[in-house]
Amino acid sequence: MASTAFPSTESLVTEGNANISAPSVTPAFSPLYQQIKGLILNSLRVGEWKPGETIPSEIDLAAHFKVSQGTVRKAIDELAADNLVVRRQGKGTFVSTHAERQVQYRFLKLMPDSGDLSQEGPAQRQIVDCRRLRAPSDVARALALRPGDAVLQVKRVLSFADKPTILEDIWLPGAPFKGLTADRLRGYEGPMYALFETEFGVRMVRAEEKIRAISADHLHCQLLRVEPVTPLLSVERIAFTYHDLPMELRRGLYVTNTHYYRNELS
Amino acid sequence: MASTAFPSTESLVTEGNANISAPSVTPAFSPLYQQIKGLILNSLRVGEWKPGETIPSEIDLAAHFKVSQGTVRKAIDELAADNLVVRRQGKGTFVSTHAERQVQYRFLKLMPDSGDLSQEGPAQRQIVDCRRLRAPSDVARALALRPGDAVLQVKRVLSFADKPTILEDIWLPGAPFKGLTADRLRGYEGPMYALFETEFGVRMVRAEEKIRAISADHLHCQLLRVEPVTPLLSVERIAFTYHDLPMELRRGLYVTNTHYYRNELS
DNA sequence: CAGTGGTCTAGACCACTGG
DNA sequence: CAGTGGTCTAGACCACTGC
Repeated sequence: MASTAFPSTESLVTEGNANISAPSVTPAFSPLYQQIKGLILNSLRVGEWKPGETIPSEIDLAAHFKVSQGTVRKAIDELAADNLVVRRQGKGTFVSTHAERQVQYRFLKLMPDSGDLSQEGPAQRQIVDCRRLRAPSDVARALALRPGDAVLQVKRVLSFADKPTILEDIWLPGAPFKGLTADRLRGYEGPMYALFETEFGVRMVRAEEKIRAISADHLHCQLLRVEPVTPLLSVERIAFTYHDLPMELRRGLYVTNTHYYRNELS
Repeated sequence: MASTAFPSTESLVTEGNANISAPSVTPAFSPLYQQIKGLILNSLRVGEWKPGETIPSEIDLAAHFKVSQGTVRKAIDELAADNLVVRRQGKGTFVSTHAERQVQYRFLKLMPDSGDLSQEGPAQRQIVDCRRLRAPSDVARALALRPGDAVLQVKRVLSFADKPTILEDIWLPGAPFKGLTADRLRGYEGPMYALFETEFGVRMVRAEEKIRAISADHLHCQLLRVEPVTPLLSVERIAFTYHDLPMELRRGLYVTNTHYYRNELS
């Protein structure tokens, strides 16, 4: 019995849009492969398969859902397009993770002018501050909390080749990140998002950034060791887990003398 | 005979990787649908079908290439994912264009703080300068020209609600844009990239942007009506046509008091 | 070698568009 | 209604991985 690690089938609407005298608006027709995708997504959210692990093979999933392999293939194709899952021919389909060398800095678009990939060696990290407090109203709004709810604030500086380059002010909801401390952060090798995955079961899946140019104030100058009124790139990120739940507000300030924010349009 | 508007079949390698005692490196196996994609891409580049027009139906293409519908479907799926083509159920598959209301500002990521889509009404455009000259070395490098080759330089200011917000310095290769003048630009309603398509047969397909924060100098202050040393977002874009040919270097300066550059990560 | 994802086919049927 | 893209199936075979 392949009863382990399989999502419950729930209700698959197999019949094509069985609208007997269509009742009202929005027939809400959803193709089979979308429903399958939804079910797999649920399993991912619930943590049925952990980041880095393989999910069942297409054939197994097809058998379990009682659909053809082509249909689950299309479902998985979309999950792969969303970067929720990674396909590897001959090996299987893996829950994607921030903990791999390849995609270390998946969400960091800052590049050195020299153009080298994956930065000039790993960044040096310095935790400036890490404290629990009550959410200011703007933070609460961004994280879909009530003002006054417990949040965690982390301030840190990232340096490349001993040059302070990024100053980050990170806000996390208190509940999911209970037990996160400065020491915990300092003791962990690798990307912060990887720690979130392994230690707190929180997967960052998607993010939105709002970018502006601002002038460095006194505090920024100290921490980033730049002259007063140096223009800085202000990058405000909201990162989401599954289900579009906001799980992080990150306000970053980038020094862009020797680095730039890279973006691709299509 | 469906001989019009069909790409020549050229050589389709149907046999699966017929490597008799593999000769050297890189078998260069390429699936059928990739080859089909390449052929359709050629037709697009050559202009066999113009932006906004439909391409032949999947069935017709399948018949012409002597493959199954599913195979051309997969080819077209990728073209659609690359935004080179747009599928519309029941109508057909269309060569994508910058001239449609929906995607007017496909490459402009600046959003008003108010969050409203498609900006607060259309932008007011003011051509500050438009001249032909010989390519400086940095421009030549970006456009894959030789230094001294003819280029066109356009300077313009975009305003939203009468507030100057974007200052752009646009460099175009002289040859493909022969006949482009300030008056031509001023007389055209709609996005500049739409004009490029209809008047010069140049389709911008993809772009890369490098973003930094800089301080406004005197000229910037005049044109954008901001105080000296106001921090500005510097956006250097290289836009490509088919075949990854660079066709535009655009240096933009954005005022980010009431607007922000929006990006999505996944 | 068995097991995985990847390609290709042929055919049936559905949903949407427009005349 | 005919024609388009969209879904789903079943089956064959290929390419890659690891034992």
